[in-house]
Amino acid sequence: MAVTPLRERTRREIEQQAIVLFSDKGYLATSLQDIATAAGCSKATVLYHFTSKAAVLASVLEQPSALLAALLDEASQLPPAEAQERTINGFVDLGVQFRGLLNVLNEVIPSVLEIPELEGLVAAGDRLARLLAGSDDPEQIAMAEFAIHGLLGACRVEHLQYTEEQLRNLCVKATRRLLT
Amino acid sequence: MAVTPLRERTRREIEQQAIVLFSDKGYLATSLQDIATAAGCSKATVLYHFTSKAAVLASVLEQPSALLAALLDEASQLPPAEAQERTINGFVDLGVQFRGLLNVLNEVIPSVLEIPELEGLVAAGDRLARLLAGSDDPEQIAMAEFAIHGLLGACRVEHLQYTEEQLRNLCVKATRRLLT
DNA sequence: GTCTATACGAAGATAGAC
DNA sequence: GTCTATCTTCGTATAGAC
Repeated sequence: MAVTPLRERTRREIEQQAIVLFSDKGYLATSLQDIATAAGCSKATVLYHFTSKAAVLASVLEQPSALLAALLDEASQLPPAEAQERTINGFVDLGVQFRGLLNVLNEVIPSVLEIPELEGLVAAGDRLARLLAGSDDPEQIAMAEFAIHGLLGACRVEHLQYTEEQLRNLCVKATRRLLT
Repeated sequence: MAVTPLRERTRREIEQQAIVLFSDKGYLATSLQDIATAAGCSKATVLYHFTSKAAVLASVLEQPSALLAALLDEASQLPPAEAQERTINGFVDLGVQFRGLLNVLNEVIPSVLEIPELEGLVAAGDRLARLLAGSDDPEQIAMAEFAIHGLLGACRVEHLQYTEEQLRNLCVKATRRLLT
């Protein structure tokens, strides 16, 4: 148990290489052959460990998804005002931390409904908007969604010209302006 | 001249069907075969009129691109304060009018640098951010970019639940909050 | 000039040998 | 568990009918 079983080694290597390639070239521009070559195995081996290319993506997004879900669960149990505060800071932190993968997220959103493995993320997006909004006012929720898209776009495009700290401050400031 | 030449009929039909398909399923999920079938011709005919799939996209985006460029040219010649005002309203109008295609734009952005036909749009994005910002302050420009991404996302995701008027008001309000 | 027919390489995915 | 071989469909290219 202390030692990684052999059966998991290849799978992990595939996932790690996929993270690098997806962050670098994007999901669609990365082929199964690219992943296989980087991981030192064949295309068929990738599809043995993951049932499809979308399944590789889902696996790559598993950790950030879980962290987002945990944040939402935690914030849900706070009083409304604190919940909004916690959600803003936590979401910006997640966005900055996983900015390489946000690139991928944005890329895939248009067809996200056709990737069953990513349904959980869609649902999380709805919960996130409601918590950010801090109320059930439709306009406030729309502002929250505007903020989410702004953040995804900002982290994607500018992840090279700003430090993590600058990006975090910018996103928090913009989100507050939208939700006040 | 009053009558549409035959040579243009097929081309127009292809473009119209491409707009519908791109708006509905997205660019990447639409194949040349889909376009050809919808237009009532063969794949090769599509590629006779347009040199590649990317060229079809470029043609589809030609009108909104031209309108955006015209808006930026017009706003550039106004004094700073009016320029910002004009750019906000004009850009929101364009976003709402072509919201079906914004879907496509978002989808293609990650790899936009690899589609030569779309270089003009990238440059326009930079000009747009500077005009929206109304100054050369980097933070203000970052806010403008945040607003652009928010708008693209909002128009894309919510283009079914809101009327054009509601969407326009929402986007103007959000953009003002970010840029004030 | 306008189109159909056909072919090529690469993609995601599956079947079966080892 | 990993491979090779194979299937289908994609985007693209070209030859040639009308």
